[in-house]
Amino acid sequence: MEYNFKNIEKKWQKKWEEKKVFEVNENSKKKKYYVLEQFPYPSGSGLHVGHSFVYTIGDIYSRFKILQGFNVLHPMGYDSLGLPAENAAIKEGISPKKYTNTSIKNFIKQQKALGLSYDWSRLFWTHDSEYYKWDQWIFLKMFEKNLAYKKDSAVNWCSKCKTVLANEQVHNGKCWRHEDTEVDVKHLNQWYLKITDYAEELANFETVKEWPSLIKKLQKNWIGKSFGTEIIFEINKKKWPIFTTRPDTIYGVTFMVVSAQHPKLLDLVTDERKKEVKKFIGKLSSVSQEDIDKLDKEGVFTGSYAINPINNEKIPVYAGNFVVADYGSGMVMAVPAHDQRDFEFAKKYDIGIKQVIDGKITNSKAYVGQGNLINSESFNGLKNQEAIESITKWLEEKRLGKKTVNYRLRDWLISRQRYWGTPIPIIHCEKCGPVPVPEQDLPVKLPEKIEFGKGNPLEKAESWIKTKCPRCKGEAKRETDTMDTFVNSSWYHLRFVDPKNSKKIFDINKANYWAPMDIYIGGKEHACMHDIYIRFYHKFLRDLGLVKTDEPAVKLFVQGMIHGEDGNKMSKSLGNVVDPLNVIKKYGSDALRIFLVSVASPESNFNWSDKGVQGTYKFVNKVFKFFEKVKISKSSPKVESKINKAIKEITLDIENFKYNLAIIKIRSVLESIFEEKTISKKNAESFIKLLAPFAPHISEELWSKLGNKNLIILDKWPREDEKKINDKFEKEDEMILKLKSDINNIKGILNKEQTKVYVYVMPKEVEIYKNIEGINLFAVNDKEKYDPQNKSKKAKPGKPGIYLE
RNA sequence: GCGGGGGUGCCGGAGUGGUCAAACGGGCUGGACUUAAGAUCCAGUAGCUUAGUGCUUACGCAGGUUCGAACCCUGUCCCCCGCACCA
Repeated sequence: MEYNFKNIEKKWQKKWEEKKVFEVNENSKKKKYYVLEQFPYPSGSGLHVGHSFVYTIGDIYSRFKILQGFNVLHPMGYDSLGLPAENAAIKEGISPKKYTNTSIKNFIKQQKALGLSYDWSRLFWTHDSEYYKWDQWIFLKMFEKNLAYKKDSAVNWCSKCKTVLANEQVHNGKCWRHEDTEVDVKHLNQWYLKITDYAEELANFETVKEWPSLIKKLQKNWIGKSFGTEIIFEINKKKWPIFTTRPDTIYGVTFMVVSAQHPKLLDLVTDERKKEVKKFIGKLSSVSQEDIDKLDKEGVFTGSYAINPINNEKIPVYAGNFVVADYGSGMVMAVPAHDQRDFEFAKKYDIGIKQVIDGKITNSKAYVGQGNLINSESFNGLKNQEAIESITKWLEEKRLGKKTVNYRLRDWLISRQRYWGTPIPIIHCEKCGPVPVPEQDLPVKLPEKIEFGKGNPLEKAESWIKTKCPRCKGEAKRETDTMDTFVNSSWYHLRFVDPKNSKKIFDINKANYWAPMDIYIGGKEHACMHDIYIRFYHKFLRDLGLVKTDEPAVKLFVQGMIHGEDGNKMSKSLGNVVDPLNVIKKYGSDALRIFLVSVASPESNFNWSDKGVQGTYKFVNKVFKFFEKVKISKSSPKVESKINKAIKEITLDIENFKYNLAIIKIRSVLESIFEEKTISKKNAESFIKLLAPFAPHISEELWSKLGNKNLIILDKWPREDEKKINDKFEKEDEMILKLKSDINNIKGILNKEQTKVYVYVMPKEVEIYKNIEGINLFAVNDKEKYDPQNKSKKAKPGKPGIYLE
């Protein structure tokens, strides 16, 4: 019979669905296991093969764990709020909701074609108000705890997205969605989440030991914890704390620089300097972000002076373009002798340079190395490393400073001036200020009737905006900003444990049963965005008492990228995008799945190859063919050994995500058992099971053909029988291969048609070689043997003598 | 500048101290089958050498440790990626 993958795949997908084999609950005696792939953003162009790759990786693991006897939660949902949907909808002239729903339907169809083991009963999408209601609920909890707040600041604005962006969404001064669009700086009043309150905990990677070191390093870098000293300088009788990692150079401070974007900058500017400073600020705001990055260090004197607490020296305060407004206190103490940036600034504006560490300062370079202190009064002679300690101690005693820690991480700007996002549940009342929407009034639903045009459509939805203040019942207006799409995905892993709950965000007991995810699979690009946000939210929900674990996921698996056949990133413009549905149509989902994980290890990048899929297709066919012809009765000891060894090794390979190696071993087993006439039922079943996580459809088919009434996925993962593994068989195989290759070799050398092959072996080895076709086999001690050139003398154990004629 | 990853055959990619001229896949060459193509099967695919052998050269480059290195150490070149004026 032909291997008809189309019928086979449909048939078993239907069976799985009918029997609800992937639907799970908490009332199981089995141990729980939670597998999740990062849910997709449903776009109109549908799934591409990169998606298929991620889901296949997760699915193989999930099925493997099911077979191993775990109670496996493997859900799927859609991250459906966000800008691309809104933009695409506008372009097509339909509502974002309609656009999104269509996309989701399409995604589901494609995912089902892949045969993924999802518990579809838990499906949800984030644009469902029953979902984003809980985004709003979390926001209110954060608001209550002062973790959600609104502030004025310089923010990144993308002119294409027509909204502000979080720090994490600016890559190289460009928008993360628009590589060609520089972000502009605007001063706006925006909502933030105080993720920095969790910076300390997020910078601790002990709790995510099993995450890839790459991700941990990227996050560490991003969070940027640095130890230093906060020193209080006095300016115009007001105290200004300054963060520095080099308090040892405090005697070398010759000026201060406050960020040109600092909200309190103008407070520092004297009347006579106002004009100059404003001119400077104006100049900065008229150039693009990229140009600012390229600019020299520039600044302008504010007219104010600071008092250096260590020696009461009067120091001029400048406003500068190179100081970051929201790092530390937005002002630095400048030590031109020992910091290159300060050095350049001082040279440019002709400010004094005072050396306080012994070392060589040149005409163009500050001395930033180690050394002993000079020009530092009672601290002279100290090694600068020691001076960091002692000067900090001195300041602490005088209450002029303290040891402190600073983070590069900024608070998360979540305001977006767009429609297709979760409305921020705040009502602005002239009398009461910003008032949270009462919990019972949630969700604040997105209005359906809106007009797209210029700016945020919500701002023009007047009947939606107009409301009553929950506090004073007076006239009030709704907040029109929506939340960043990353908010929705920051806690979805917990909603999956109880997705239909309309009373609570989720049931605590269910969360504590399933959380944390045992394995979370996704892309590297989220290292400093989603992968940090989800940790932050999880910790916040923990602090609300809703979940006990500190981290969302025990293990994070980062998959590689699939590039086009030409080696380029898949993109429409290059025309190298591969649609998984087309592949499935041609070769079936089993062949696709195997191909995706067999080219390289799942964490590395690889190129799509049509030939490659053809190759795996042939392999699947061969499996089918083998079971068509083999008789189920007994296995030879060799087959027993091969199968049992494969079970042992493949179990480990899958456990460690070495899918590619597992496939190689399965192939090699098939190769070595292919010529067998019979095989035991047990061995046959084990082989099929080893294949089952990778090629679930054909496995079910072959399993049922063996007469099994249950589903293979509901059966048990095989266990090796160590006693049956015998390396003797491997060696014998090698001996036979070697003999064959020797014969070929000799044939090649003789370069003539040799038709008769005589082989002389040790009497004990006759058994091993007796089944080789096309040879005349003799034991060396056989007196009747034909051996005109006395080649039997060359025979040694494991190495027969050969004569050709 | 700081941080990370990597350089293996025609290609993708295994391999982290001996069993490596290097798994597996792809490509290519030759052969079998076929009217032919495809599929399938067999053989070959660093060089020289040889009745099944032996030798040489090979894992970016140059050294070192070791009885022994693709694998450990040092230096060096190249590629990719992340952060980038964070005080």
